[in-house]
Amino acid sequence: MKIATWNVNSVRKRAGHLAAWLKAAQPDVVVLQEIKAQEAQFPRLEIEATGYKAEIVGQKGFNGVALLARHPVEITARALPDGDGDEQARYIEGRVATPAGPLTVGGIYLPNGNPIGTDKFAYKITWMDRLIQRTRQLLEREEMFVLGGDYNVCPTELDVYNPKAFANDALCQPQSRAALRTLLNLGLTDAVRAFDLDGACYTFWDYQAGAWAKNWGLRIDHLLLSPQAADRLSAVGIDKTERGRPDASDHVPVWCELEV
DNA sequence: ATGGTGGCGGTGCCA
Repeated sequence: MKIATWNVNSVRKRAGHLAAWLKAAQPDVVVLQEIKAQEAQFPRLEIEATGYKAEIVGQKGFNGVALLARHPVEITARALPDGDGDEQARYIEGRVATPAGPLTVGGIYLPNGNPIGTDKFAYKITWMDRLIQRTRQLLEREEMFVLGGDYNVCPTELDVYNPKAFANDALCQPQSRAALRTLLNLGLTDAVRAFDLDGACYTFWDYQAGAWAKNWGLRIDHLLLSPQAADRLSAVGIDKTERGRPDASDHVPVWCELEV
């Protein structure tokens, strides 16, 4: 099973790139972030022609997530628990069958949280608490799951091209990193770090200031695996070449393979 | 360099 995550920065602008990448990469399940579309605006014909069924949690203009799969999927959640009126489309979760038992895949678009010291940052931390709560529920099943997405958190200084420049950024705040560590310390495995302990495995390069050409990147897109999934982890990759294409998203796909 | 780039929607907001 190949599981992937990709923040596409508008699925309508990136439908051609996405369809080509699906054909080339052949993932089994993909979670998308920042589709910036309502469900009716999703380019369903173009994407589903590649052999994938798309499940959408849409929103007008901003945010929006989707789960694509070439196997039957049971959607198990379209939001995190305790939303309390939260209308932002940032979570989708589905369950697929595998020879090794059910696999749950969660798609996450974690709030950016900038600027710090505002209600946007408070919303980010609250959202992370809700993700931790959902993760505790999933862990009780003692099954395979993968929580993939744009976490908008650089786990350590190693994940930032210039840590000093990001000292006051929400993506690098001690509070953001502590919440991510709390999530990991529940027993999850960061798939990229399971294979590369000290490399600069960036997944995002800003559009501004020629960041891609200068490799001014961040590692903010992650695949976090339950113990049952981590036991079957056989490969991990970051499809950096996607960032070099004309009209690219500012994020690239991250994927892992589970031996099932 | 109080900029820079990109998407949405049709104006500033968000990243």
